[in-house]
Amino acid sequence: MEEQHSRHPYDLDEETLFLVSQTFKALSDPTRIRILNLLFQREHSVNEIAESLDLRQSTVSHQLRFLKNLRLVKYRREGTTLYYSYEDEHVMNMLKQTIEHSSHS
Amino acid sequence: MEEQHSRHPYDLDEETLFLVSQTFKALSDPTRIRILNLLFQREHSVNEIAESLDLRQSTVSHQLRFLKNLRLVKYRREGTTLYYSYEDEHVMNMLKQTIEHSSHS
DNA sequence: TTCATATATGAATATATAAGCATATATCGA
DNA sequence: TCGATATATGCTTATATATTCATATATGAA
Repeated sequence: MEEQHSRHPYDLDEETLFLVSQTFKALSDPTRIRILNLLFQREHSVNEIAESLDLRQSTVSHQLRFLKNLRLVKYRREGTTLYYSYEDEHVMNMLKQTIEHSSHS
Repeated sequence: MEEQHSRHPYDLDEETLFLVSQTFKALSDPTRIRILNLLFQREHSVNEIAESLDLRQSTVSHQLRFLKNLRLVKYRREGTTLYYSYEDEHVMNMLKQTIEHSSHS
């Protein structure tokens, strides 16, 4: 049986809470931020990301999976190479705004 | 001596990266989201928050300290009671947008 | 089919962090 | 000063998570 939480009328339901927290969690890690920031410019392959940011291939791949699960990025295949690009405009706008908000403060 | 990272021209500097990640980290925890969501309405004392959200007083106090350090909340004192309210409009707008974006999807 | 390259994945580990308990501190009134 | 109430803090523990290594999988070319 599911545990019952009787929430305050102004409290959020569990599903919304989960979605919101996951979205912000995606943007809370420096490595993921750097990856998404790179994707502002243009699509990049996994290796390009790893080289540009000086990260291991497996690290990049793990983080891309995380972002893919949240539909924040997508990819297209060309031979053995996967080109990743961002998929969620709303989230990317938040990221851009917050970077600007933070960099000249 | 500080370690030198030579970053890609499109990469973010360390200070910005830290600020951005901290900001989103604040919004990545369900408890902190619920607290901030409550503060949309009006200021609340620590105990009011704890009761409304069915959380321990120490839990609320710990999280408020976190939010206070990032200047996302402020408080005013009235006797022994501290009334907390939000302080950062930009962050609260992001939160509100993302909640709306997530709740009817 | 075999090789080379690009990417993904599983397991292990180190670190970060949220929550809880117990207790300290602060303010006010008597 | 003492008691009551509100909040903060230190410590501990359980859990989550980022990274790494080693290896698996997938694609295309020879």
